[in-house]
Amino acid sequence: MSVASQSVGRRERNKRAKLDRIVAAASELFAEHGVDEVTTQQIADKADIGTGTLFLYAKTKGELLLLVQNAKYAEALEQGRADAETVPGVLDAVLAIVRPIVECNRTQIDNGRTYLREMVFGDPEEPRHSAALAIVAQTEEAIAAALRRDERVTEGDAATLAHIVSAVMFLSMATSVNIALSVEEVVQDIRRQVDVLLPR
Amino acid sequence: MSVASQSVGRRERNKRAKLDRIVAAASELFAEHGVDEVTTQQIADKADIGTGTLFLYAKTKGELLLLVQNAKYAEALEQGRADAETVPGVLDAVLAIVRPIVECNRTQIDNGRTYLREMVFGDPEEPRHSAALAIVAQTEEAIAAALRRDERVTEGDAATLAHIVSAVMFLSMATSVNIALSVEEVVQDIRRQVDVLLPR
DNA sequence: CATCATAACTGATTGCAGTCAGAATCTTTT
DNA sequence: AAAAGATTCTGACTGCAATCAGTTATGATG
Repeated sequence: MSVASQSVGRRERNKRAKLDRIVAAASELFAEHGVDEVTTQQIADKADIGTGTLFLYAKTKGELLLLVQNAKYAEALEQGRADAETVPGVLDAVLAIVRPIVECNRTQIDNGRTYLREMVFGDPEEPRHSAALAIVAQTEEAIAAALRRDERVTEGDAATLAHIVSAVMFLSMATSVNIALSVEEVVQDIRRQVDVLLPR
Repeated sequence: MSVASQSVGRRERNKRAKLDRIVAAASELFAEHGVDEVTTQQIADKADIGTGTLFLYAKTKGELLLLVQNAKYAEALEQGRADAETVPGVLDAVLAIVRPIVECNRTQIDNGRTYLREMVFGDPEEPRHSAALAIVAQTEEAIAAALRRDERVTEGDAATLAHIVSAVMFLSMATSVNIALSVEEVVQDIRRQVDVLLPR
């Protein structure tokens, strides 16, 4: 292999290019039509690959959604982490982390809810699923950090409380009861609950 | 119509009989093989009805599971409500309500998790879905009642706290991370969280 | 009882996610 | 540079949930 041309073989480069096309195709189609209205066939066609090839890159359609959304959620988390720094109160800091995630999740409500569904009920063996759970873990870590500002919250309780906040977030975003709620209303719903949770 | 024979027409009786056969068939097959391993065709065959007929009684396979499981969950709740009466401490009373539900849910873990999935992500228009949510509401009411024994818990907070406990329960039972956990371990996981939740 | 109207039933069919046996492409070896 | 070996690709195919146009059973009416 020529050192001048490329350090990785054609195979690797082809795979990479295909994955990029798949992500781009799925991303666009999901965003425009919603995950339920898009067929895997359409994605394969748009990415210019065979039907079967798609499933070499994502074992299920759900995995494909995780693949597309994980990056966006990670970004929302980063935003929230930054926002939380600039906010004084504990409750407000927690909500500063929560808000961008809710916003991201509700950009397209069907996709957002399906993403949450895959997260909890998807195949834990799959790498994109683990990646999603890793983001959740990071989110809880960020929330725990915010909670520790309150000196009444002990070291150990912070992690548990953060996990509870995470559960509350999940259900407020996921439940069909809240389908009609706006981003702000979902955030308020979460705020109301976190408020009761915090030491008084 | 002869008053002596029956107060409801043959139609109603036939429908009732069919629904009974469907529930019996689905119940047995789900319990034995798990919801994912059973086809709607098998259920229709066992209930001795046409393929299409099944979907007149339950719009989706998920609805069929709700139909079968709702009754069992209502029973578990009743059990827990009774148990909670006989237990002194607040935390223990809450867990007395939680335990039978977890037991019921884990009788067949795949079915239990799928049931939870349908509950949160299923079609809210469907009657069996509403029925499931009604049981959840009753569960939260029972938990709220237990929480109110603690005089530090205000009237309004009780309902919110109960809702949070419900969210914690849901995720502990549903998440793939906890798949390998026994009933007792799931209950302990919930206990640990509720403990942090209660006023200290 | 015969006729009509309506509700309930049915299985052949559809649409889609996901599979798999063989073809194509890339890499290594001689 | 040819052959052998390994990996990746592909679209025809499978299996299943769900549908729907046509059929049958029930109840109402004269």
